[in-house]
Amino acid sequence: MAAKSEQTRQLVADVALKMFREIGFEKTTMRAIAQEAGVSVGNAYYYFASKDELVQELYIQVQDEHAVTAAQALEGVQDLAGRLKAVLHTGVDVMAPYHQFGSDFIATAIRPSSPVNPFGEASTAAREASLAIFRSAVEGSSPAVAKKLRGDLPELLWLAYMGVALFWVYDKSESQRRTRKLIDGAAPLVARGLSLAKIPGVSKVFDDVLGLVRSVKEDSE
Amino acid sequence: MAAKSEQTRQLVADVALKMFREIGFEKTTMRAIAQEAGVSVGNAYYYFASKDELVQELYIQVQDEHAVTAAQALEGVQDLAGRLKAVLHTGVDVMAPYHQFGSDFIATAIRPSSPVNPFGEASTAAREASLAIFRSAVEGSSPAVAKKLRGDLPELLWLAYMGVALFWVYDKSESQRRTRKLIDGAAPLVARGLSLAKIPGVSKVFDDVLGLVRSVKEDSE
DNA sequence: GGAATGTTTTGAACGTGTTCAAGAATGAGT
DNA sequence: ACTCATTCTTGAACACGTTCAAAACATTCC
Repeated sequence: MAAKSEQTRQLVADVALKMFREIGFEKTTMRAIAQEAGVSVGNAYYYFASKDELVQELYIQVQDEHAVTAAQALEGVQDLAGRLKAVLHTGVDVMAPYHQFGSDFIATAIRPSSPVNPFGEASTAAREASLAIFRSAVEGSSPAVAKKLRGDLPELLWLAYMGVALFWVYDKSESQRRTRKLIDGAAPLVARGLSLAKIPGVSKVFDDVLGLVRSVKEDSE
Repeated sequence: MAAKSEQTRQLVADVALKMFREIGFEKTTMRAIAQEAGVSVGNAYYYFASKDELVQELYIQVQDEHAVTAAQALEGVQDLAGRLKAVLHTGVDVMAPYHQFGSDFIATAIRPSSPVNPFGEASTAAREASLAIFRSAVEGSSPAVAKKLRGDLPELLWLAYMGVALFWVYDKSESQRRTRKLIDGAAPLVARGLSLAKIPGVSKVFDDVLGLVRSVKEDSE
C-alpha cells in the first residue's frame, strides 16, 4: 500500500514545518530534519528534491488556510474597504507564526527558479487560489466596483498583497502593528480612489493605466 | 604604505565583478575568485567578510554610474514625464550587464540582514545617492510638481523604481524590452496622475495617501 | 516458494561559503 | 640592527545542501 510511503513524506514535512516555526529557516538543516524525523538525509531528499520544496509545502499550507479564514471573514461584509481589510488581515494572520522566518522565505521565493516563486509555474495552483480570494472580495462587494475595473482589479490587488507581504517581512514592530495600520489605512483609500473613476478627468487616466497593464502583460505571452 | 593592501582589495573586487558578469553569481565561487586573483581564499575573506559584501561592491559601483548617467540624461529635459523616463531608463542601462545575475542579486538584497538590502543600514549611502537622483528629477521639473507632494514624491518614486528593478529581473524579453515599455508608459501616467491633485475631490484622497505614508513611516522610528 | 521488478532507505562523498590558528611580512621605536 | 606590535596571508577544517551507488524492502507474476 501507498500509505507507508505517504506517512514518511508527511512525517518529514511536519517535522520540517515545525522546526521552521520554532527555530527558523537556517537553523533547520536537512540533517536536523532527518534526525528529528528518524530517517536518513537521503530519504528526506527522496520525497523533497530540495529544501525549497519543503518551503513550498509550507506555502501551500498557508495559502489553504488563508482561503478558509478569508472566506469566513468576508461573510456579511458588504463594502469594498471592509472586504479588502478582511482578506488582508486574515492573510497576515496565517503568516504570523512564520514571521521570523519571513525574510528567508522571501529570499527563496523571489528567485525565479524557485518552486515557491509566486509568479512562477510551480505555484500556479497556490496563486490561482489566492487570486480567487481577491476576485471574490471584489465581486461580492456592494456598492459594486465599476465594470471596467472589475476584470483587472483582483490581479492588481493580489499584486498589492504581495507588496503588503513584503512590508510585513520588514515590519519589526511588535505583532507587526505597522502592517495592520497600513492595511487599515490603505483599504479605505483604495476603495475611495476607485470611486474616483467616475470623475471625467480621472476616468481617462484610469483607462490608460489599465491599458498599460494589459499591454505589458500581453507582451509576455 | 596602505597602497599594497588597497591593491589586493581592488584586485579581488575587480576579479569578482568580472566573474559575476561573465559566468554569473553561483558559478563565481570564492575559491574561483581567489584562484583567478592569485590569492588564498582566506585572504579574500580578509577584505570581504562574505560573498554578499562583494555584491555590495557591485551595487555601489552601479549606483555611482547611475548618478552620473542620470544627471547627463536630465540635462535640458523639463517635463516630469521626460525626467522620470530619463532616470528610469539610465537606471536600467547601468544594470543591463548584470541581468542574468539579477535574480541572485535580488535574492541576496531582499534579506534584511544583507549589506546590500536597499532599505538597510549598510547601504544608506547608496540609497541616499539614489534618492538624490529622484529628488533632482522632481525639483528640476517644470511645470513644477504641487508643493504638498514635493516632499514625499522622491521617496515614493524611488520605491517605484525598486518595483521597476524587480520587474526588470523577471523580464525575459530580449534586451528587456518590456521593462522599457513599462517605463515609457508609466512615466507620463504618473505625471498626469499627479496633475489630478488639483481637482477638489481627488485632492482629499491625495492628502490621505500622504497622511498614511507619513504615519506608517513615523511609526518605525 | 522464488525470481524479477519496482519502491524506499541508507550513508558516504562532493563542492560550497565561511572560520580560524598559525605563520609571514611590514613598520615603528630605540 | 633588533625588538615588538600590527597588518597580511595561508590552507586546513567545519557545517551546510545536495547527489548517488548500493542495499533493503515490497510487490507482482509464474
